[in-house]
Amino acid sequence: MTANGFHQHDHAACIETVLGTVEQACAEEGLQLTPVRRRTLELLLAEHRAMGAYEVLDRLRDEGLGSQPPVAYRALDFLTKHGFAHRIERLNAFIACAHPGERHAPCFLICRACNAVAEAPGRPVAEALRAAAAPLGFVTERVAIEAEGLCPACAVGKP
Amino acid sequence: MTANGFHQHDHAACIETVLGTVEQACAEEGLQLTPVRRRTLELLLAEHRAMGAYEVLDRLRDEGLGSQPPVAYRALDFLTKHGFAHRIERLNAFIACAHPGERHAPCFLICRACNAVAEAPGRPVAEALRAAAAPLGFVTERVAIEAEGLCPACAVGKP
DNA sequence: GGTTGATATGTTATACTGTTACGCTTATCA
DNA sequence: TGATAAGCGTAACAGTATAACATATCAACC
Ligand SMILES: [Zn+2]
Ligand SMILES: [Zn+2]
Ligand SMILES: [Zn+2]
Ligand SMILES: [Zn+2]
Repeated sequence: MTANGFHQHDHAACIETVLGTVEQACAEEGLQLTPVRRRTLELLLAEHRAMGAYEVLDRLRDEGLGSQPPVAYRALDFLTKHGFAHRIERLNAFIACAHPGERHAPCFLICRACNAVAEAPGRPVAEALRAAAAPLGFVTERVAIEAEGLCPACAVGKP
Repeated sequence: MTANGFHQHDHAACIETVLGTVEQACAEEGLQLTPVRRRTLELLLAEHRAMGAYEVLDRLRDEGLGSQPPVAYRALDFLTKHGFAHRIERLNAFIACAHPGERHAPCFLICRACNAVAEAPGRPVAEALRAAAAPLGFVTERVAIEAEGLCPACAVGKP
């Protein structure tokens, strides 16, 4: 998928592509994409922005798929653990991965005006971070790289 | 200050240096380093790790400096707003700035074993992030760059 | 002196985010 | 088929953060 959350694109196709990739990955790795997990992923995929766990839970509850926080957190844990979703630390919220399957160091751009979130190529940034950490003797295991600002649409004419 | 939280150093001097710098900065910029704010900074400075707002609040309460959450959050907001402390998004916690006064793009190394947090030179990382964001038309305003792993002390012999 | 406005603090209540614990059901596999 | 593991339902609770409003302090001004 080359689309990103900041630009117009065939979003239905965008969703289908990701869902198909995730289904295939689950089949290959023997992971159970249960109804709750699948629906949670669909909810995240529906919009290119991060959703809070309780926002997800509200939707799941409306659909009779679970009513208590652990239901949502378990599904989100599953998705993030296997790289099908990411947690945005700055927002305490979650977003569907735009490139499931590809091994990638995620790096997120958060629009403070419209709340859209896009993934940017993060490899060079993560490498720079590792390089900055190494001289201190720090062994980097995971990175969280997030930028806050304005997406192209919101940047025009806004302060 | 060249000391970082991962290595032995004269910590008393380390605290004094930062406090002095912050006092001077406040005097120059007309900022009020009130008792609550000053004490909050001292609490953060006491350890090279991030403290939660409620942990700060507990200490303040013990000392009769405030008993309700907003007291701690206001002090922490003041400190972070003016660059005297930083928020660690991944931990929902706060740490004293190791280089107050210097304009720097912070970049944090979090030890998952001992909870120590060190600042690493973040300029190259922030630049890499901006460079990754620009092609998408994103206007970067703030960055949060955090690495989780093991500090030198905890890395020896631990899995 | 008294008024005004700006800044900081005190306090209550509430909203939002996340986890523990326990019991039940379902999938998996020998 | 029976054992084991994985997933789900639910209740209770723990941790993080803010809204809203009252009070205090202090300097500038009349
Ligand atoms: Zn899309
Ligand atoms: Zn936007
Ligand atoms: Zn020190
Ligand atoms: Zn450590």
